[in-house]
Amino acid sequence: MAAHADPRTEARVPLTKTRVLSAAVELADGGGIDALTMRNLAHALGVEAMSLYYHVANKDEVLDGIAEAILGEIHEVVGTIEGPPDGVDWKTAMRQRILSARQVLLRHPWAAGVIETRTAMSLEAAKYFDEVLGLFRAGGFSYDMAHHAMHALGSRALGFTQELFEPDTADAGDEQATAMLEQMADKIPHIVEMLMEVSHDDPDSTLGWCDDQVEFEFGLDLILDGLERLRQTS
Amino acid sequence: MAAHADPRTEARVPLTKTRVLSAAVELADGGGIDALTMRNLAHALGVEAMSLYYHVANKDEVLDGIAEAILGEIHEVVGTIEGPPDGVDWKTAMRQRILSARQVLLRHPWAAGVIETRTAMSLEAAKYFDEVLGLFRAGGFSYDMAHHAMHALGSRALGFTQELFEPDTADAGDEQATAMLEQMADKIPHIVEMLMEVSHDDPDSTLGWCDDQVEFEFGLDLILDGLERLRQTS
DNA sequence: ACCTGAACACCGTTCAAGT
DNA sequence: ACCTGAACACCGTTCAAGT
Repeated sequence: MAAHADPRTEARVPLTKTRVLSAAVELADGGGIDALTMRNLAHALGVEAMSLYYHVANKDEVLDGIAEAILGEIHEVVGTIEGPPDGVDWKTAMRQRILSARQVLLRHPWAAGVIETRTAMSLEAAKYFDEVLGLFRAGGFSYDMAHHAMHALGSRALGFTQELFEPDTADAGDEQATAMLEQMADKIPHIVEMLMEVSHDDPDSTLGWCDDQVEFEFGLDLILDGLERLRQTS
Repeated sequence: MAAHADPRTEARVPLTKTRVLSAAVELADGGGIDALTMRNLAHALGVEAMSLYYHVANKDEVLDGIAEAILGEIHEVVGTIEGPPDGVDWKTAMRQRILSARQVLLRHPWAAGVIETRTAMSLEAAKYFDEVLGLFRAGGFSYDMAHHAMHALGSRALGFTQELFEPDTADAGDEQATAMLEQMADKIPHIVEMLMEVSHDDPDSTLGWCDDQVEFEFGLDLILDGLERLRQTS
């Protein structure tokens, strides 16, 4: 048995689709999604690129696979953490679930982008959304209402949002940045004034001061509160 | 002057960055973003691929450029349609603005995806968001609150949402689809029941019955109503 | 100043061939 | 059954050269 676990022989276990996919996830975790090429993936597995095609139809199947893997991870984490959803407090259960999913996605920064590009819903995704739907139902939503609710949440249901632009990380005290801002004041007056206000209130702050987690929760709560209100009046 | 407009001579006008970018937009409109390769783009302009690099640093600059072009189009459309935002009814003004932006993006289906991938905020984007910010301010929001509001809207501010999965277009009457659904009932019970309910209420409906526009407006209104409530109590 | 041909270093993928 | 070498049709991009 010790021999069986010998790393030298272990390195020779034949490829399987699962092994290919785990290696793909590892590769993306390590070097971003651009590092995930068929040739890199093969190299990481100590094999020639063409060997992959024996276990996987094409790269799209790899992407489907790693998306599903992450959704599976979410599913697992959420299943562990969550208490019984038989209580009527759907909102805190939902909140906890979504924030847990978010933690998983933060560990795999590439995953949100990949999940977005998959058009077909995988089984893992279906299972996740089924549970979300169940949570809404347990909270007293009709299927119709719950359906709208899922759309309203959109990718927030999985814990991520479209961050449209990376805020500049320029220091608010930075004179050059401040000067540039003042120069733009005629074209984007409100943004400039907003940033000036921030740097005035808190001179040590950064010009791009957005806290992703805070903003995510703000938006999430806004939606969940809105849904709760609709539920009560329906 | 007629000679100046002659199409034969017109076809010989030298390249400019603007011409390159318009051709790029046209190419993406016609064949999707995958059709936009440097070689295709050059061919559409009747030129060799390498000539492009005289007017444009690299492909990223092309992508930046066409994203900005669409944002400019949005900016233009929104500027025309909108009445003076000096009224206190920020909500309907915002709603109208965002739905107008959405119309532009629906005409350029590839644009949302490209805009997402641009990390730096272009001037056109800044101008658009500045006006959104101005609308919030006119409605009585503090900069801090307006900032949260923009994050809460996310990509909805520009009129699009992450559609995570394309719903199946299977007919609800389709026996095969229904049978498959029943088979899945143990794994995704709520989704199955929801779909069954839909097909029962409306036998002619499609299994993937989501109306994107309706769902977009539902989510948008949920957020805008929530923001209005916060404004009143702050 | 503006455009090009040849070439490089990459992709994903096919196919016939090896063990 | 599993893996590979050579090759194909694509990418974006560089660089020296043409007009």
